[in-house]
Amino acid sequence: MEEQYQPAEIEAQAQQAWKDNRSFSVTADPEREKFYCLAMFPYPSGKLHMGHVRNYTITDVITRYQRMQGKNVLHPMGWDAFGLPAENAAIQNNTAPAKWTYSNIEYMKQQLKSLGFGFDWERELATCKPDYYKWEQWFFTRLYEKGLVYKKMATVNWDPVDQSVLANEQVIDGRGWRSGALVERREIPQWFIKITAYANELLTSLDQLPDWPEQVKTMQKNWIGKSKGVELTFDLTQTIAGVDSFDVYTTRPDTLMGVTYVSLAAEHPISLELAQNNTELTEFIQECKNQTVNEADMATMEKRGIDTGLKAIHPLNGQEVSVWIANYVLMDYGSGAVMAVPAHDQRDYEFAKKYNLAINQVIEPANGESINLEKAAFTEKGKLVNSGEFDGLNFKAAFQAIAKKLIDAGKGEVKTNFRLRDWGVSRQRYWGTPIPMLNLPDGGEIPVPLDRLPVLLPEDVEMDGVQSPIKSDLEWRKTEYNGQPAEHETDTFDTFMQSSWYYARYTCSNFADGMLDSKSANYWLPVDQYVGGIEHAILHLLYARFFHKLMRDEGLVDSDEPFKRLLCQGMVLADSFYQESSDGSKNWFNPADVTLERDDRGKVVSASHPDAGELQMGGMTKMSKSKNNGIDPQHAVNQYGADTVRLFTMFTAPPEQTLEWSDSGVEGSSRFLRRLWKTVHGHIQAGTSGELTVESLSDQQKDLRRKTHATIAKVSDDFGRRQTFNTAIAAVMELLNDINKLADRSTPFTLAVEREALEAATLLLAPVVPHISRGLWFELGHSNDIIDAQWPTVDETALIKTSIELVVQINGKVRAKIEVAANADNDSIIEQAKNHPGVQKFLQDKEIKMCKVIPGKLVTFAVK
RNA sequence: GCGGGUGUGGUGGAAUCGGUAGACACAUCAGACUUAAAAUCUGACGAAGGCAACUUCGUGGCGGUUCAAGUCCGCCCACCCGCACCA
Repeated sequence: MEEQYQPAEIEAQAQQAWKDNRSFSVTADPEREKFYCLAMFPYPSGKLHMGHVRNYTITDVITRYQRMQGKNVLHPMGWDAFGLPAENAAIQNNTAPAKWTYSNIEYMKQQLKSLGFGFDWERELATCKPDYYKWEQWFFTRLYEKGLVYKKMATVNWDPVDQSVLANEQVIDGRGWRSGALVERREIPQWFIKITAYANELLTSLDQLPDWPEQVKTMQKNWIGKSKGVELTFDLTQTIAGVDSFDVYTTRPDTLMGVTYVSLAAEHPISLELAQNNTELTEFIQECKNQTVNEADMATMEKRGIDTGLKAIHPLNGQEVSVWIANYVLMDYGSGAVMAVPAHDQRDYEFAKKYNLAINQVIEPANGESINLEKAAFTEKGKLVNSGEFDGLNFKAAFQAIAKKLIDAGKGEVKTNFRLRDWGVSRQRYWGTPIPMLNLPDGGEIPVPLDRLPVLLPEDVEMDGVQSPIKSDLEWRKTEYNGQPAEHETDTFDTFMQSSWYYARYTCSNFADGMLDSKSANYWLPVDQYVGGIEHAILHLLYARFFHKLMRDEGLVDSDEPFKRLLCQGMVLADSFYQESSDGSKNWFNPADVTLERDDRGKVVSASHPDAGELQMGGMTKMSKSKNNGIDPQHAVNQYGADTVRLFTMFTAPPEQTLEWSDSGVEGSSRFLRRLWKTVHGHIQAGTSGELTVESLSDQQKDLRRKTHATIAKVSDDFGRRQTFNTAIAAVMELLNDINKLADRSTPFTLAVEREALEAATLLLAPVVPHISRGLWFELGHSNDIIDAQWPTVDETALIKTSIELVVQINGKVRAKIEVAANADNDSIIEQAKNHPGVQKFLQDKEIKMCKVIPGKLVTFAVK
């Protein structure tokens, strides 16, 4: 055995062996228990970043752990290859998006291999390949035939200079990122998928997911936003746009008697009609229509409105209320009109204060407390007042009574509403899946039949930065249908479409006869463990759940949900450093080039750069180009080896929290692996181990055996149930510390105890640091690769203790520690505690009010 | 604004079901080895007081429940993530 740990050599050997043996290629085998472990696939942006390394290390650890449990484990990898960055890079580098994407894939694939991840590369897929998107196109045509997709006008960001549609990300402070022109809103026809038809199931089946983080389920619930309310009708005192009434939806019908005005959305038909002969209204509506489409900005912007002069009749008390148009009313939610109760809704309250509208209290706190409507609205539920016949009712009774009265009068109905909107999937961009529809000269459209799929996206194109090449190429769209001329749709799909079903395609990546090979799909699905960033908690995960249900209803899969267990990993952060220029702009320096100064306590006090001198510290922030604090994983792998990088990312923080990169932390991980290597080397040098006979162990040897088996138990639980890899690794570190402290190498018999401990440590670490573990496993005399070794089992008898330590608490404070026999009864334990001098001191002249033994933990006294 | 989360030594973090706060590391300091440095090994390491034994305080802030609170409850503060065309 080499005396020194040589990561480069060991890692190259291991990776070559896994490749040669196709170690991670798997096939469906109904005889064996399967485990499908999946990481969110990467966008091929150019090179791996630390977030990828963290993500795939987590799935690789789980994959290897489950494999050592004897399961048939699928761990695939592929590329989310369509998207905006390829177009931007293509313009910048004067290349085609396809070429740029494929070369990124090649490079990143090599990087993934150098980290030793056990992927089944034979199932690799890229979403930009026709054999993938063909089936996405087919599936869309199926949804069309089932009535689950439709076309409607929808708003986009329009850059009037570049004459192109912009993504929200490309709008900066209301201007196009390239042209700098003020962005306009524009209505264009777009395709939608009816996710709202599945809203209720998407909500209720969250209950089938006990192994999803509670926070993600809560976020999805709130996003779907089911509410029970009343839709009611306000009659107008005049007819306008051919109508003499409009509907509003409210979840608080109990406040109905407090309505003092109503508001319409700018796009409401009544608003549009009024605008035709009122310039003031037209201008206001135009302003509203040009404001942001982004919900966060919408919520924080100044609330404004304009009185239309129209009057509506309150459906219960018959009074006239004024009709306003307000910039915060959404046409897409409910009916595009809201009733306003300033006394009991904060937004209405602020609006009413601003425009001097009446604020009428109709709810008072149920507990009789007084409220101050001069300061803020009272938005909690309570008891009705000033509401005539409904006075004194609570929320529930008032809801029922008022709803009944409206229903009886033919003025309303109880209705369930969802916040969730249908999914707009049209994008006016090139690098995406062409939408498989044919536009007919008469204005209608029909889906492209299966035998003409895929609708191919041309890859050899030039990007001019403005128009999509398939939009500017008038020839591309030309086709025919039944001998009549027709045109291909030139919009492409939202890239979320591809990421909504890739997990299922991995089960049969090369299947040519359909979207999915149901036999494979139903063997492997659902995914047993899915891992990815928390930023996907809502959109991607909701769309994928939706797609799974669509595929189920198409008969392609049996299950209801795609991902059984979910882990959302945290971001990777690094220190950031900058110098401020005279114009106030910041010049950022990469942490790899920065030297730190510390004070006596080790606290960092200053930072400097060899050329630039003293730097300002920008703190720990997300690794990003803008702050130049990205750490190149490849550099770290080259310097320390893949195992060290993997160990560091798993040890330094629990997977769900942010991970702070630290060079000295990486050094520490490397040091641990060297110590492990050295210990095994020393053990082997000491000679051949004998047979382990439990009966003749010394106390010290028993302690080491107990530690070995306690560690096996702890690590198994941390990997399998808790998924706290950091504490698992800490436990093995403790074991190695104990080995170095307690092991006795004097006889073959005592060597056997050390060997058991070292083999356990090697096996327990194998999922995290597979290369060094493989090397050590062979050195310890095994002939099979450790990837197929069996996970160690706990010898319960090794855990038994004859005496245990208990803590003695008095009034909650620790006052002593006592050693008691493991089988001692409570009375004798209390007696022993009372006799302890450190305890007596605190019991003297005191009355014992309570005394209790918490088995295995402590004895507690309450005294006065 | 709305929804979700996080906050513990100089630092990353541990404490799994209300029961010993600070495991395991990093940094720092001291010692050993060395001509020297690196590497390695050993030890100290929350704060205050004390020669010491030990005592008091201490988990973002304020209050509460309990024999006992980092953990439960209420209010508040700071930071992070998402908000439907970034992926």
